[in-house]
Formats: sequence, structure tokens, C-alpha cells
Amino acid sequence: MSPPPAPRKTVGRPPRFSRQEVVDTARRLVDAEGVDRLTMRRLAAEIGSTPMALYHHVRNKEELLVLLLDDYAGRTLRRRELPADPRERVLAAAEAIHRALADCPWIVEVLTADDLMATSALWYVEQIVDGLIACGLTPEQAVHGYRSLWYYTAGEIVVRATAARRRADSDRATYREQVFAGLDPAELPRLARLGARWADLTAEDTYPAGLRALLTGLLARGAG
Amino acid sequence: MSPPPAPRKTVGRPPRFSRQEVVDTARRLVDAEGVDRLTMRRLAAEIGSTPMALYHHVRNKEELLVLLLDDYAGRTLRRRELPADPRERVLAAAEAIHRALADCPWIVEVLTADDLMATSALWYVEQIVDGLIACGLTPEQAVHGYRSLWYYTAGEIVVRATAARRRADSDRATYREQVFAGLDPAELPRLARLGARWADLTAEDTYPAGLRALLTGLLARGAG
DNA sequence: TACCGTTTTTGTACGCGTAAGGAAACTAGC
DNA sequence: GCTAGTTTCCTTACGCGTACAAAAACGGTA
Repeated sequence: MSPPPAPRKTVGRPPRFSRQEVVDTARRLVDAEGVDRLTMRRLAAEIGSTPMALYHHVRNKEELLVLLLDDYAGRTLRRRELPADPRERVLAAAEAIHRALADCPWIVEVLTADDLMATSALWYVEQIVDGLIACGLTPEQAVHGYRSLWYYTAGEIVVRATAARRRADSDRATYREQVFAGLDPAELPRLARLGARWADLTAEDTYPAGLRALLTGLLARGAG
Repeated sequence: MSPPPAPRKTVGRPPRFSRQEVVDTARRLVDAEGVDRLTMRRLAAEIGSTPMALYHHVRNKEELLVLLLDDYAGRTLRRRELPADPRERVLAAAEAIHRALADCPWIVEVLTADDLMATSALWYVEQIVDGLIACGLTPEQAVHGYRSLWYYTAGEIVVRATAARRRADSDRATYREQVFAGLDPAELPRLARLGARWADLTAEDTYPAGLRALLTGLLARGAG
């Protein structure tokens, strides 16, 4: 189509498509048909190639998903105004990350990365670490604090998403109700008394509250 | 081999093996050869049957893994002496759960359950909820608090395990170091200054510290 | 031109989880 | 004994991720 823009500068067979093309096509596919339909064969067909050709641009499917997540985060996590108060800034940054990731339904398969943040959402990480330091933590404590916030956030998303998925294709909720209904009040009095309310209580969104609690504890610990 | 011990009381073709046998055999297989080698075909061969026969005892492979995890938790999470002081009791119970699960290397594939605890480790959940109430929280706050502790714990395990797995079969750490080495100090001063120390800092085990911080915050919030 | 080293693509093949439907093994009623 | 009903098991087949090896497409040299 386009004329060779410059004399080739690399040796070897020229690639028919780029890694970015792979990611972009994968994103289109996921957006259009859902993450289940993203298979290496389907993606190759969409690109007009063969499955194994993809593997020269991407180590394996997991890496593709990580790239996809990075791409998504890079587009979604645009820098916003954050509060000036350091504590509020930490909260806002963590909640921004959480919101962006929770809105990404196919996230769970990838969201077990400890270094996801290292590629595109680093600015938010910076805000969190800086905010913690501004609150009186040492840099070491701040990094550890960030890790704790990340554990909490990732755990919330993964647990909640998986629960939703399981609920979708089985009667697991019913099963849990049965378990809670059959509890022995003598042995597990608190849980037995809570009984049916457990399902409702655990269905509530307590991410912000827990986040604040964790942060409070982190700061108290740093000060103490 | 053995004579029919009693006239059959159920209608239909008698099963050649039980669900418990499936779980037990799967456990043996996992213990002996690792979770990667646990495939439906291999398991069926071990039992002396066919893959599809398993599906009448187990909905799918994920359910098998959940059963396996329950089985494991039921054997590992024996009730121990816990401290009398409620705050210490909560910490000890959470740490017991964390320790048991973190020692179970194949956990990650399943550890995205929000209702794992509902089958075998309920006693610990009871201890946590009860301890939180004893610390002054309402039952509702206690349940929410337990959820937060669970998010944090599950997140820590999943993130850490996946990081270890990725580190095992790739040079992802190197990649992360490159990212951190190339940071612009003007834009991300905190992270740039931390630089190489990031890897060391995030490698430390901060689970107990974060757990205490979270608990502190939960109790402060409940009291305030 | 012919060849070489390099990089990318392709073809083939394996084991995987599991959907679908038929076969097999039992009990209950006749 | 015979059938009908019920439960469990097996056969076949599909699409999946991807290992492995051969082929193809280039730039560089002779």
C-alpha cells in the first residue's frame, strides 16, 4: 500500500504486523465480543495471520492480557485533580485506581500482578507514596503502606469479581445460605445469629470504608 | 471382591467411585506431582475411569479445586489456642488463615472465592467477628471488618504468589528494574529516588504490619 | 547471480477442559 | 423374565494454548 518509506535498516524477514497491532486488535475484540472470545486463534484470524505468528510479538496469552490491561489503564487513568491534603490525596488516588480496575470486567485474570502499576499508573503510585510521606511516614514505611493498600484493593476486586462470576453460573449463593442456615449456635454463635443477614452484609460495598480504616492504621502506626 | 453388603437402596446404575474418592485422588496427585499435573484426564486415569465420568461427581475443574482447597483447609486449620484479648485474637485468627493458605502453593487458582470460608474455616471467621464485636464494633461493622481483613489477606496471597510465579519463568524483575531506572525524577520524584530499593522494599513481608494497621483503623473507626 | 545469517511466519501436533448423546448397570413394577 | 425408568459411565468431537521444526522473506556479501 504505502511505498517503503525508508531503506530497511534491520535484517531478517520483515514483520507483517506489530506488537501494538496485536494489542489494538485484541482490545477491539474484547470490547466487541467480551474477553471469552479473545483466543489466540480468533485474534490471529482477525489480524489475518496464524496463531503461532502472534507468539513472536507476545510471549504468551497472559502477557497479552497484561499488555491489554496496561493499555487500558494508560487510557483510563488520566491524571486528575487530586486533593491537596495528603491524606485525602492518598485516598483519592487509591480510589481512582480501584474504580478504573473495577470497571474493567475481564481484569481478574490478570489482576494478580504486583507490578502492573509499574508501567502506566505510576503517577498514582507516586501520589500515594508522596502523600504517605507527607503524612509523616518514612519512605520505607510509605512503600510498605502502598503495598498494603494495593493488597487490599486488588483483593477486593478479585474476590468481588469472582464471587459475581460464580454467582452467575451456579447456585452457589443458595449453597452458602444452606451452610449458614445449618450453623450450630452453640459452636459458632456470632455467625449463627447473623445467619441470613450475612449475604446482605457482604454484598455491601465497603471498599471505601476499609480503605480509610487501613490508611488510618497505617498513619497511626507510622506516627506511633 | 466384597459381597454386596446390603440390598441397594438407590435406583439407577451404581457409581464406581465417590466424589470423596475424586477429591482424595486429586489431593494425592497434587501432593505428589504438583498442581500442573492435575488434569481431568490424568485424574481419571488414576482413578481408573474416563474424564467425562468425573463430571458426574464434580461440576467442573474449578469446583474440584474449590473442594480440594476446602479439604486442605479442613485438615490444616485445626483449632488452636487463641489469645484471650480480643484484638490479639483477631490478629491471631487472621494470621492463622493467612499462614495456612500461603503455605498452599496451588492456592491462587482458587483463592478468589468469597465464600471459601463458609465451609471449613468458619471457626476462625467466628473468632474474628466475635473479637471485633468484643472490641466495640457492632455486628454489622464486625462483618464488614472481617471482609476488609479478608480482602487484604487474599490480595496479599494472590499478588505475592503470582509475582513469584512470574518471576520464576521470565525476566520480569529485570523489566521492572528497567522501568524504575528510567523514571523521570522531575515527574515522579518519590519513585525515582526510591529507584532500585523498590524491589527490595516490596519483597519484604509486610503482611503482619499491614494487618495490624488495618485492624487499628477498623477499631478506631468503630469507636469514633 | 548465489549464498548466508537473521528474523518472521507457517504447518503440524499434543494435551487440555468439556459439550452432547448414546451405552451400560442397576431398581421397580408387571 | 420383561420392560420402563433412573442413574452413571463412555465415546466422540470441538476449540483451546502452545511446543517444535520447517519454510519464507529479507539485507549483506562474494
